Amino acid sequence: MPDVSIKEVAKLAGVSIATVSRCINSPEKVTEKTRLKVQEAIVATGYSPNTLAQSFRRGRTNLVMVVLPSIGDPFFTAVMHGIRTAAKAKGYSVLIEETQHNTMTADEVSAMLVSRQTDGIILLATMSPFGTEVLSARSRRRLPIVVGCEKVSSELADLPSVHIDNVAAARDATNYLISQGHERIGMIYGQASSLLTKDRERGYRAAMKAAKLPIKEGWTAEGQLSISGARHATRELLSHPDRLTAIFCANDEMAIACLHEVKAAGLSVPGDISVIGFDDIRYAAVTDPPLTTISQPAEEIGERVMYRLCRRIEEGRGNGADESQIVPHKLVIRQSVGKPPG
Amino acid sequence: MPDVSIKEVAKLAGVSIATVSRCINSPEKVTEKTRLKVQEAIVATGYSPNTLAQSFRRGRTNLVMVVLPSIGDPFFTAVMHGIRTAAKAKGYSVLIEETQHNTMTADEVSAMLVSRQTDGIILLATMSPFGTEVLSARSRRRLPIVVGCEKVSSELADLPSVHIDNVAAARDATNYLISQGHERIGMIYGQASSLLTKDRERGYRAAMKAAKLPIKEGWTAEGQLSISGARHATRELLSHPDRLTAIFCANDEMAIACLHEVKAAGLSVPGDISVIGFDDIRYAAVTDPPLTTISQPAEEIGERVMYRLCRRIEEGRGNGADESQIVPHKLVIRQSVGKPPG
DNA sequence: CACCCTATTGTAAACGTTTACTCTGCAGTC
DNA sequence: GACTGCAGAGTAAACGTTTACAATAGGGTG
Repeated sequence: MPDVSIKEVAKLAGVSIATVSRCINSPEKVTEKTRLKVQEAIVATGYSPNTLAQSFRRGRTNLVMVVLPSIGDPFFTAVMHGIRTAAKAKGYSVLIEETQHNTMTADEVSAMLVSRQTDGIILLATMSPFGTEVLSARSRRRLPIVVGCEKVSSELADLPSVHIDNVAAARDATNYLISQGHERIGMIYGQASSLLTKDRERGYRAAMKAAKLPIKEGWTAEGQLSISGARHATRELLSHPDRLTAIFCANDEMAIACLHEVKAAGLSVPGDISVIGFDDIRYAAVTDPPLTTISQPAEEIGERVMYRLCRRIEEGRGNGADESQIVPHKLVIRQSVGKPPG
Repeated sequence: MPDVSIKEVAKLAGVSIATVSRCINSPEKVTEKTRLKVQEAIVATGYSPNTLAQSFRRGRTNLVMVVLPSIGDPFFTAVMHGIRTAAKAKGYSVLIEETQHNTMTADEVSAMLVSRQTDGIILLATMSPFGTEVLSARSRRRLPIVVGCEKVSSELADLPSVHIDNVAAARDATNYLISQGHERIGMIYGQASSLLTKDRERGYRAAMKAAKLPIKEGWTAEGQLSISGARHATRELLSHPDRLTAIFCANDEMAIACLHEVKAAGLSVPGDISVIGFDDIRYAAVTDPPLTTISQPAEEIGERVMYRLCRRIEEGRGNGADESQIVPHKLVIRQSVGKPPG
């Protein structure tokens, strides 16, 4: 059976193709009688509209693109879940593009924007610097963009975003360690290039400063948001002569690796060293010891971001200033943080 | 600047739109001189072809859909990575559809097939039973489908697939436990509905039988491939009067949860109970103790599956018999398996 | 020089929708 | 009964590309 188009339906129902189209897209413009006749013809022929033709004609694909560092990170997976829920509700499909933690080249983003395969873009990791070509392409097309999980960088200041207050959250994490009596607290941050990392580091530094605690050379290390990166970073920190008593990891993935490496060095958690993470991914509850961490409402962030994008698409607003939404984070206390030794 | 179409380019270059199209798609049919002229006009206007129109005209979207249980599972993430690598090389984008471990209803698949115009589908988790509507839709459209990670179910017997020998791999895992002296070996399987689960259970049973070891009532439990499911299952197994000395988990995610639950019960791994997993996800190396498991070449599976799909798409072969490819698995020995106590 | 062949370019149709505009006919109003 | 208004249906154009076919030009051959 070859593909059946709107023509066959029209012929069978004895109406024009315009009427068939109207029956589907604006039934209120059509008599009940014709509507039924056409409906019958549709099922009889097994017709379903050619999405390609529709997209072409309407200039809409109902496809949005999500750009994120790595789909492998359970945190982003959770955000994606929220995005998908909202997308399904609004009739969109989502295309995922991974930057693999590399700063995305302007060319790549540009290429993505230009092939107007998508109606909008969600940026779950702003990669600075955005090339100017990208910005001009964006304004030219008025392509709706919404940022999630991260504050928007200065070049994209007019974009709406949804995220927690990363600075405050990192401060909370650090303060919790301080409240337990820790003074020599190290940090494993993500990627030097990422805003998110910078905010979390800023929160950590702010908390230390407020408590009048020093941060000495070598108390922080880059863990690249990955397991292997964090293992290296942990070994570095452990070899520091100052003997840190606590480590704040910028995400749980790194915290899990950190936990492992600390124990592999023959130290106990939290007996000798306390470890605190960030994100509250699902594995955090089953590490040994279970991980104390900052929880973000990942799914909620995803849903909100998607809904905002939809609004922008529907309003036809490519850009234009819009406020950012801050969602609440919370400290989840498990067992990887204790009093410092001695 | 409004969207620039092929017409503007043609006008600027002083040629017809057909020539512009040819310059782009089949440069060999065009004089070097015109080609340059047109090329110049293209950059001058900032033209880029309207993908929607192209898709419509060519009847091709360069979009493939991947259907998998959950993108959150690091194993599937790894497979996706391979798929993506191949897709990028071949110029395709991928759309991910999650079944969330629910058996997908025929209606849903059907809707997916019919509505979103994709050039092909990769099934990373066959959901039986496939409804007949789906099969007929498939044959009607000659939609290329390739199966990955799992043997194809009987209704889809004519589909190509790429996977490890799950039965043999599960047998290897079980045999390894047996070789360490274990006799009371339990298993946490995934979902009763999944073929993959059945194959792994079959391998386990085969190995036990070959070793003349019994599998008593209550030595196996369903863990639903999730952390929470596996925690429940583990508690069940631990409460069994037979006092199992080893547990084989059908995937690493469940093994991680199992590890946690065993230790939470005050038992040691592998001192009291040995645990073996399946998949070798990246967290497996940093659990406590590091997880002994079966490793699958996830990325390779992904790449192969995608390349086969491409071949099918390019050949215009919607279906037709094709052999399945078996890729090798291997046992990765870490520290979660030891001798049985006593 | 006429003719033919080929390489290159142009013309126009086609893909399947949506939609602005036109037309028809019917009901309501005076 | 003629006119107005309007709802419902039809006609045809348009979206941006690709491509079959026609046309043209230019060079080689007789």
